[in-house]
Amino acid sequence: MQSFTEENYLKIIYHLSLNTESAVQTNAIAERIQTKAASVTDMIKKLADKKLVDYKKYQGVKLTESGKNAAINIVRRHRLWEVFLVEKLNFKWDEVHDIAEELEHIKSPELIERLDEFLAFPRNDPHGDPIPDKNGKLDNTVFIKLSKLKTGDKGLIMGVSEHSSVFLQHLEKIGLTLGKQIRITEITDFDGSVELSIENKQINVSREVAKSILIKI
Amino acid sequence: MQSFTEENYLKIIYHLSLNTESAVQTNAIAERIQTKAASVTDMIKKLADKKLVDYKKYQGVKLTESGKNAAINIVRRHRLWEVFLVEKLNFKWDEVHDIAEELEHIKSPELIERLDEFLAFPRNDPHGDPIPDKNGKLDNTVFIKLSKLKTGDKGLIMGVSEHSSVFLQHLEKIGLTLGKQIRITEITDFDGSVELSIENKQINVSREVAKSILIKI
DNA sequence: ATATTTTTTTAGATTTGTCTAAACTTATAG
DNA sequence: CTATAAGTTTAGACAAATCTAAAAAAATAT
Ligand SMILES: [Mn+2]
Ligand SMILES: [Mn+2]
Ligand SMILES: [Mn+2]
Ligand SMILES: [Mn+2]
Repeated sequence: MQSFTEENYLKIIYHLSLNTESAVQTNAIAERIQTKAASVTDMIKKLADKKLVDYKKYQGVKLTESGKNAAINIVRRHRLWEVFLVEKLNFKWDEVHDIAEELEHIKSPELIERLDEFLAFPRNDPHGDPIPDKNGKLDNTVFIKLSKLKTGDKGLIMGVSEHSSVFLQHLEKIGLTLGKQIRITEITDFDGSVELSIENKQINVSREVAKSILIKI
Repeated sequence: MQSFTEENYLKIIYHLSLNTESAVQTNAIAERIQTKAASVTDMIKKLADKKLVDYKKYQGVKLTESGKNAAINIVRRHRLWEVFLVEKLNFKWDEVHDIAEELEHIKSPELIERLDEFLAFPRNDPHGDPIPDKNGKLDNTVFIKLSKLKTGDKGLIMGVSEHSSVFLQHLEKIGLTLGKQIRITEITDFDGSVELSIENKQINVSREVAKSILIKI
């Protein structure tokens, strides 16, 4: 069984691994986990001792099979708790992350299986991210960034790739929430901002924002 | 804000205070928290620095007003989570304590208020213990031990004062669960065991067990 | 190819919570 | 009242997770 802290490292390493084939760098972990590189090196050694990561000095880390399983399990717990908070306790999608950050460390397999059942086996969390099943299996459908669409394209909003409160509140405010249908009406040349129609309204989103919205065509 | 560990000490001290007017002893805390007296002394000093307990060397501790508030808050969280686990996730009353022991430390006042609402503001936990309200107010109705009743007395089972899994499973098995009506039919002289009728069945419980069952006449 | 910059690791210190062994205080028994 | 026992505290050590400062390795630029 891993400590709180070890679990946090495993999860961060897992998320950083998704963006790249190569090993995850010490500094990248340090930045994400809000700590110093020296501390990361210490923890990496510990995880390597426990065979949760493969580590060669100065070469970064990769999760082992068992490290990856552990990480996916934490992700599963995090996302299930987020669903609970939104669906059952009526939190908004921008309010749940920090609480789930704590709840994800509760150690009880039984608890998670029952929570999953209570929530009717949800496939996605409130931000559209897929929830790994009990065996760690993950729906790996990849969606397209809104910023990649062309004028005239239609699609459904399936998720967001940025989870900050300000960003999510902004989307809520302009009506860009999960499941809504959109159609691109224009893409401004000079700044790449996107004009789109959604529920018979015309709205404009910056390229910056468009990059973090995930669409299924 | 207190650490996990500090919270555990506060809660234990609170529970031990309930049985006595005088100060809580170091060894009593050590036994309950599964640690050594020396460790308790260290922690007591820390809690005293934070003005959560009053402490004079060799004289034991008492919670201050603010320590008591903190403790009651932890008890509130523990009992609300126990209700959640039993009512919503279908755990049995003997399975929830350890999980609630972890959940009680999640720090989010908003979470607890919403959980309370989601559960429809329960007054008692699955073991019959009262749940403090948001302001720390606690229903302090005291019930009578089954072992104090006389032949012919009738009453309702309102709670248990022992929470171990074996004990609760035993009660479940012989049908002595919360809310049931009982009537004492005989008290055996030599061992103090109690014979009672419940739902038209006659059962016999040892004096030991009878001491831990709480009754409203 | 060498110099400079960036990244990573080590060494040594700190904080939190724990422990053992020894010293000290309080309670109890004769 | 004194001796012994029981309970508590101190001193010193240790493991986990962190930090700063300095050293070492790798990447990059000229
Ligand atoms: Mn999240
Ligand atoms: Mn999420
Ligand atoms: Mn409990
Ligand atoms: Mn309880």
